[in-house]
Amino acid sequence: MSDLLERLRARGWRMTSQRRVVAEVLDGDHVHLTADEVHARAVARLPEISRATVYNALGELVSLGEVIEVSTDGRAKRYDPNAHRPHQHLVCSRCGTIRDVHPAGDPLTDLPAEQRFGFTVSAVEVTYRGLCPGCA
Amino acid sequence: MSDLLERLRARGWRMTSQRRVVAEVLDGDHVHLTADEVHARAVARLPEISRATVYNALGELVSLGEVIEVSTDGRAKRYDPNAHRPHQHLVCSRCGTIRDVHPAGDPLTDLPAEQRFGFTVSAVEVTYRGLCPGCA
DNA sequence: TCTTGACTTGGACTCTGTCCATCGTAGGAT
DNA sequence: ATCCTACGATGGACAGAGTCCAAGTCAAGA
Ligand SMILES: [Mn+2]
Ligand SMILES: [Mn+2]
Ligand SMILES: [Zn+2]
Ligand SMILES: [Zn+2]
Repeated sequence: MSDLLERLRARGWRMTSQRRVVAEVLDGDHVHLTADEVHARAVARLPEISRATVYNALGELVSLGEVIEVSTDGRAKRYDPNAHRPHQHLVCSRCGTIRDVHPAGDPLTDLPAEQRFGFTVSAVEVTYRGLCPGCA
Repeated sequence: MSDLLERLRARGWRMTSQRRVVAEVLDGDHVHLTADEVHARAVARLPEISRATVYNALGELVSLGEVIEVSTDGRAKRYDPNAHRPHQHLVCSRCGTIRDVHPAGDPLTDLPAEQRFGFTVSAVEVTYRGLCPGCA
């Protein structure tokens, strides 16, 4: 699913050079970059792009459902372009490496009705933590 | 499970008036307070306690395993004294209310071996999101 | 009571993110 | 191809959350 630019254009997203560069940086399925990392990579292609613009573009991509915000460490949020296939994250507690994982079954069904306290539950985020092969 | 002060003293935690107040604020099982909320409540009992001291004490309680850090919203971390019974969280997307929940089974077993990529997986955090009865 | 290492303090500092007035431009209209 | 203008970009100020540090204070063992 690498036609991010196409989809954005088709949805009437006004295409500026800045937005194009941000989308290109995120294109591909296995990155989980912070806003400042996105900015750094964007600057390599378009030196004048500002931090505010990167934040704006990321916020819009999230609103459009093309990118997911992930916060696994209580520090900077990470931006995940793998928004079209539901998945969870496996995080190394030492080096911070993040892997996409696909648990068996729907994690939502693990929460029995009597544990929902009248809530309308619509989403679930799961973060598995441990040590990666390199850090173990 | 309200003998937090006792356990801390038994473990040789040097007991200052500041630390006592922080522990007292957290004592009880159903709070999920931010550091600044803990500070505000602590100030009510000990007006001169500083923010830095609250952060220090909270960090130590976390290290001691007596309090859990929870970050459900990418903003301020919350401190949860319910550290002795594993549980997960159900969060209202509108008002931010947090409830402790106990899903069926061990969420760790949902992650098959072939999805662990050589990681030693030791913990899992699950956040269920939806609307609480008042916000629905 | 004395001593001392551990704890507390407030303010400066860092990191992450938001806001805003002003300037620039993408893309429809002509 | 050129013009218009509403929408987007910019950078710098600002805000929220948390960390760090040098100096002062105190809990608790001797
Ligand atoms: Mn991902
Ligand atoms: Mn809890
Ligand atoms: Zn690692
Ligand atoms: Zn609510």
